[in-house]
Amino acid sequence: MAELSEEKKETSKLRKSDATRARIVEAARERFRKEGFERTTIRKVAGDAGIDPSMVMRYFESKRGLFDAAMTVELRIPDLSRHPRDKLGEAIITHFLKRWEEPDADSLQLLLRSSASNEEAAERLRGVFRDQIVALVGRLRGSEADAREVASLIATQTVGLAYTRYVLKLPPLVAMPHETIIKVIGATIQRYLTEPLPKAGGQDPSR
Amino acid sequence: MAELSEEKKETSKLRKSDATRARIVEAARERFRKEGFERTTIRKVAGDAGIDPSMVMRYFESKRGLFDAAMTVELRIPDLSRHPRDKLGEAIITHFLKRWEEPDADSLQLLLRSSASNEEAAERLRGVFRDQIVALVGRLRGSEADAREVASLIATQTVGLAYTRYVLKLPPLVAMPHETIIKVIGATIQRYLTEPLPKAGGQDPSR
DNA sequence: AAGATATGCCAACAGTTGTTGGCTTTTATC
DNA sequence: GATAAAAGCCAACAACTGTTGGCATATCTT
Repeated sequence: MAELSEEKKETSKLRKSDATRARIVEAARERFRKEGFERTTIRKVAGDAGIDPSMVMRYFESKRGLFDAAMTVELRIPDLSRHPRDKLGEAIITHFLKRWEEPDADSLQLLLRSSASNEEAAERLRGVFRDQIVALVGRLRGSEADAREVASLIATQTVGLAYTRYVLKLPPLVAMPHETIIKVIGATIQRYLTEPLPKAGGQDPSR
Repeated sequence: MAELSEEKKETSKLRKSDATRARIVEAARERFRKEGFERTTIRKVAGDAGIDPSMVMRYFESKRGLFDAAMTVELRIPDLSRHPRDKLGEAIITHFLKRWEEPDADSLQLLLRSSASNEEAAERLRGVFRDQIVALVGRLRGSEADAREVASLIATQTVGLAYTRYVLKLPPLVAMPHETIIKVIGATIQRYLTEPLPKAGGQDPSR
């Protein structure tokens, strides 16, 4: 007879419910992305996933818990340490376009859209900036000095491109070929990355 | 005895209710901006304006009608025809910062935030781009050629700055002095405005 | 096979929402 | 002052929401 084997709990077996759980998260991500937090209802998500609304509650505790589970973002920034230093801007925008047009860019859209009206989402997006973009800039410049400022300038340009092209869908931008975007905006990123920051604090700059 | 005078209808008298109407719109704008469309309730707006919820319905017909009335945006772009042509980028960003930090920048914030999850707001923002930014670029460049493309590139940078600094409130950007922003981002706008667009369509640019 | 545990559905509660109709009070018109 | 219209409030409806408890089935453990 086998004796008690409680230590096996840690080994993560593939539970049957994991599939359902994944189905719910996927359905939730799509709903949240397309319709926002408030207009997404647990009943609709449950319907999409083909199960009962009460199951969503059991798995994720609350609507907010489901939202948290749906928002997980990885920029998947590649290793750029061997790239020619004068082509980093283009490389970053190239990766950016690729990442945003992958089939699973849903989570990026979800986070960006939600951050406009949901403080929790905004905080998470600030976390992505802090942990992934600032870190990248520090690596590329080989120094922590001004990394936050330079990274935030790069963020204005990349977030702006994401918003206008993928959220707002401004027609001229949607139609603009990768080649043009990479050249023009790549040059901007390159400049932010390598040009020294003008130090503020001279005489009154206005007039 | 005075006879029937129906033709006076056209002269717009100052009705007493206009004040109330204005108070409602103002309250609605603030609520919509801070809490978004769904989380804003007619009862709360009416409470802020100090009247009964049913009055809101009588004045604006529906919640969507109230939302429409609250969203009205004027960029108030000044006349730049006499500015030195090599300082237009800085001038645009200078005006941009001033406009976004005015007390009545509420409507800008409202429109930008709402456009993330509300298709009607997004369409209105695209209208602002079409009617005000493209027009500005056409004027400054003295030609309609490429105006839409150039304007859309400028939009990526300005919308991005607005979003990261005023919506997302990325700390390094919030702390960044006007002087620095004007110099660094002004140079980008200047470049988009004056540099010729690279024409796409050469050999395959990837690899 | 028996028991326990996980997975599922059904039905309902309690609160909030946009919206409406009817009633009173103020204001304007004759 | 009488009359009509405008401006206001109150109370309620009907729909929808997140959430919960109870009960059935399936799956795993022993």
